[in-house]
Amino acid sequence: MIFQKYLAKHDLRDTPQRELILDAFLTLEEHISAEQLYDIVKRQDPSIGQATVYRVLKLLMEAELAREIDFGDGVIRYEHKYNHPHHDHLVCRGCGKMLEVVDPVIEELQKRVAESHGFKLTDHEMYLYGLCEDCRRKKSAGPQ
Amino acid sequence: MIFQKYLAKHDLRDTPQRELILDAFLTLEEHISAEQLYDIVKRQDPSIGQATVYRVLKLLMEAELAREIDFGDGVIRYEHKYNHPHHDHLVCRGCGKMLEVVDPVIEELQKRVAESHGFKLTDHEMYLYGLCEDCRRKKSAGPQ
DNA sequence: TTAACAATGATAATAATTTTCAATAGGATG
DNA sequence: CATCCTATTGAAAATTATTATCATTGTTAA
Ligand SMILES: [Mn+2]
Ligand SMILES: [Mn+2]
Ligand SMILES: [Zn+2]
Ligand SMILES: [Zn+2]
Repeated sequence: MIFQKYLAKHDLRDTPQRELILDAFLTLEEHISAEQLYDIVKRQDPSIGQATVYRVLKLLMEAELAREIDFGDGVIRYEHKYNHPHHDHLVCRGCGKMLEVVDPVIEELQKRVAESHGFKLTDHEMYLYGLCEDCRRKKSAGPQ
Repeated sequence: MIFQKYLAKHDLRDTPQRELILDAFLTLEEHISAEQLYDIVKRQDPSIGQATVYRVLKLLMEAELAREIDFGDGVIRYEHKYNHPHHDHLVCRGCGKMLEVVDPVIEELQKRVAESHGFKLTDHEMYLYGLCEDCRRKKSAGPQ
C-alpha cells in the first residue's frame, strides 16, 4: 500500500517486477544484500534482471520502506524501515552474531553532543563490536 | 621508531618506499584516502606504485599507527592512531565539515549496553550526522 | 491505432581495492 | 667479493559491488 502510494505520487508504474521484489523483501526479516535478494527473486522469476533489484531497492529507500546498513565489509545490506524504528547494532567479532539495540540515554546524549558544537543532529550510525558469551567461552577454552 | 620496531619484530624490511610513505602519512593531519596519499608520495618519488601505498597502509594499521575511517561513501580514509586516542565523528550533511568528538558517558553506556547482552565490548564506531550552523543559516535563507 | 515514453534486462562501465607475477634489491653466507 | 635466497616492488590484471547505457518491450492516453 505504501509502496503503491509512493509510485502513484511520483508517476511511476506499478509493475509485476516491482511487486515481486517488494514482496520478497517484506517476507524476509533479516538484513539482506541486493545480491541475496536477487537470488531469492530469481527463483520465482528467472527472467528478472539484477539491475531491477538494485533499482527497486533504491525506490524502497525513497518510499521509507527500507533502510541501508553498512557493516564496512563492502556490501550494503537493507532492513525494513516501516514499523521498525531506529536502532543500532551490536555485532560479535567472533561469529558475526548480530543484535539490534537501542539506548534512549545514548540517543539523547548524541543530540546534546551535536548541539554543543552548533550542529542539529539529523541521524547517526552506531556499531558496537565485541565478543559474545559463546565466543568468549570458546576462546578461553583455547585451541583444540 | 614504532614502525621500524614493528618491521623488525615481524622480519620485514625497512625499505625506502616504506619510509617515504610513512613520513608522508605522519606529516599530514587530516583523514586521508589511499589514493590521496599516493598522489602526495608520487610527487616525491614518481616511481612508486600505488599497490605499495595500499600495502604500507595495511602495515601501519597492524603497527597501530593508523586507523580506518569509513564514512560510507565508498572510500576508506585513514587517520593517525598513535598519540591520537579514540574519538567519534560529527559530520555536516550540508558541507561535509567534520569534527572529532568524544563523550565519556556515551562511551560508558556503550559498554553497558554490550554487557547487558552478554557481550564484552572491544570497539565501536559512531558517526553523528547533522547540519552545522552555517548550513542551517543558508538553508533558512532559502535559495537565491 | 499509434505516438510517446517509462521500465526492463543484458551488458558495459566504474571505481576502490586486491592479487598476480616477473623483475629487482639487499641482507646473509661462504 | 660472489652468490644465494627471498622479501619487496611496480605494472597490470582481477575482483567486487554498484551504476550507467541502450536497445527492446510494455503501458498509457490521445
Ligand atoms: Mn537492524
Ligand atoms: Mn578522526
Ligand atoms: Zn560470537
Ligand atoms: Zn555544514
